[in-house]
Amino acid sequence: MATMKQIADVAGVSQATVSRVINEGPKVGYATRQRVKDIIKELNYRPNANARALATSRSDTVGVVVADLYEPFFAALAHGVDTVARKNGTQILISGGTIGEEAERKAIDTLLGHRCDAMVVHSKTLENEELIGLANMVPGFVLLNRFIPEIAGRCVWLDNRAGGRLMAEYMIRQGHRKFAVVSSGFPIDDPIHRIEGIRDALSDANIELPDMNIEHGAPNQEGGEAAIQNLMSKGADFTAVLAYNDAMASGAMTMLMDHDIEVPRQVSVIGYDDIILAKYCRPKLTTLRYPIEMMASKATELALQYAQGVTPPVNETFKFQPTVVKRDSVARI
Amino acid sequence: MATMKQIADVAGVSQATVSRVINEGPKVGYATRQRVKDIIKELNYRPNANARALATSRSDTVGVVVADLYEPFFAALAHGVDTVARKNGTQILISGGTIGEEAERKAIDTLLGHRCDAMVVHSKTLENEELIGLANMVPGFVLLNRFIPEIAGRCVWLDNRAGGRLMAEYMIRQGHRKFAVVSSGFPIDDPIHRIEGIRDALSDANIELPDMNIEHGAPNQEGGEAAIQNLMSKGADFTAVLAYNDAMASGAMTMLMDHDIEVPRQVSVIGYDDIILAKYCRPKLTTLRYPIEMMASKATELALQYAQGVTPPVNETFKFQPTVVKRDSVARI
DNA sequence: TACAATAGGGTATACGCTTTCCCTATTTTT
DNA sequence: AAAAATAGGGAAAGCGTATACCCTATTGTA
Repeated sequence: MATMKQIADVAGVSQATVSRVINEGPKVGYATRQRVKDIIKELNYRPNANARALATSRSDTVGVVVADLYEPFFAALAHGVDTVARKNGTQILISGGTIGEEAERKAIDTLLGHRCDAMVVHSKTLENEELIGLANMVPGFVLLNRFIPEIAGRCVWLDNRAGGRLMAEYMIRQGHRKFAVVSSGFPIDDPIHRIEGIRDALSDANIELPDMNIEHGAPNQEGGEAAIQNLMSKGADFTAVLAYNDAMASGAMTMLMDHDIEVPRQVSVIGYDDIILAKYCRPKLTTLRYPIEMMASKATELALQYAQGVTPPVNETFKFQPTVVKRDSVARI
Repeated sequence: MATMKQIADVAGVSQATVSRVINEGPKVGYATRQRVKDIIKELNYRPNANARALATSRSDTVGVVVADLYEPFFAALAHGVDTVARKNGTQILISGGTIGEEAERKAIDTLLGHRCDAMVVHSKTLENEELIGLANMVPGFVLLNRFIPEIAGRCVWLDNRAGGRLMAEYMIRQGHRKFAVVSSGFPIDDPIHRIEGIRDALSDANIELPDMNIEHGAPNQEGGEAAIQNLMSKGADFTAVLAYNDAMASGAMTMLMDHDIEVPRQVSVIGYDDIILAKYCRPKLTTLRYPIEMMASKATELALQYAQGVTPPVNETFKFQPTVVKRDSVARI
């Protein structure tokens, strides 16, 4: 591919002039500018982004750390970042892999190596301390779906405890009194917070939640199916299932219906996340909306601002609230 | 962030030595190597990928052009690329946006600017000519979901005509004789090829497909719903619906059921793509599997090989075949 | 013992760009 | 008409790496 020097030679100008043309800089006459532009077109020249990044120490890329693009949740996240990034004329660099300390560290390292101006990081397993260190090192570092008090201004997160409360309260309002919880067995905070919220609501309403009615499993459809199977084997008694996410909820519904239990007439099910499948499964899933795309966009805006040295009002906080999306998987009892 | 020079100064060695340590090069004694490594850890040094790319003219990134990460189809594509890229120690750089000539050109341009070693490009609207030019310019350029004879070795694609035939033949084998087609109105080749395949199968079986029974719409759930509505308004007579993709199929099923038409007892529906929702909707969708993730992985492997100057056997071709995935939305009649 | 070979490391240049400083006409101001 | 300002552009110094080439001890060989 052509270089700036070649363009300059052909145009009979200096490299500096070509650079000025490309960056819409001053000090170039109209005629020269046009000539250079023509030659650039003709030679199909594309400025080398790496060289430019080196010279300016800005890369015009925002890095994203996600666990797994295949999951709609992360795809929505990436999409939210992409939308804002594109609007600002920057590219996104995706790094990630499976959940896990070493994998997350490596993903972040890669983005550091690329000197991304901004970084939107979804990290569940790294220690607070390490993330604080990173935030202090990289101006444009923003955490998504996690709250660390010391770097509150860099955290865009969902109030999971409120979410847990919300889903339980909604079910209570529908007349339910016998609950089962289908939670995730992954060693991260989210399921814990959600269950805390559920317990808050239940104890406010003087409803008991037997330990036996809580099942942990993989946060996917199979996990949801297995959880229901376990509950039924144990002879658990419930009319409402609170699931950790939509995939588990869908699995739960499937397994209930396979046992000839009608959803929602006999047992109601509520999910969490409102990923795309919630609209597609039957019955359509009532769930909590996790506005991940909006949050990812917000995080990206924030990261880009920080990267430019702009500091948003200190006491602004970026906590988002889940909301109930009513569809067809919950019935009044 | 620290630079190589700083590491060298602290360690009391030359920059070259640090470089050798980092790249596991020769000519460094054991003791020195260890000392440098320690200092690198201590100072939290990360080699600047941009500088490295500039010096080596290899970027260790594979670029991906997709239309919209939010669609599960593209998410699966990105995932397929990511899997292979990660295995090769490279990052993926995602570029894209909406479908459209200018957007696609711009996305590719960006990747060119970053000097991605390999590029996996999903382009539907650019002209053959332009893509051929790009392929000749960039060794690691591979097209996904498109076939251009002149650069056959760079194309990984699905036989859409065979797919159309397949879905029609399957329905015919189930005893169906009255068909409706719910196709996409987007100005790309895929829907055309699929309909060609459908016509092939139908004419082989001496079945007529009235023009009136073909509807075009947006390739999403709403488009599918609208298409069915239109068909019913026109009083079209059919027992089998062949949809352009799963989202349209799902919309079609919803609308049929809203009209108290049982699926599949009264009308059977078949989709295309086998994206995740096919498993989640009710009844579970019978569809054609579009092995996009596998194809994306293949494309990435290919792109990386080409980028390294390896040329696969010339006469190898990368045409993939869709297959029928039987679930619950088609009934024998 | 004299010599070549090798291990271990330094020097310096190139990669493609941006940007600061400098220079020369030309135009504007006084 | 002389001085000052400005427009238009060039030269060169980095940015942080990789690497080809050079140099010096030490070891191995005849």
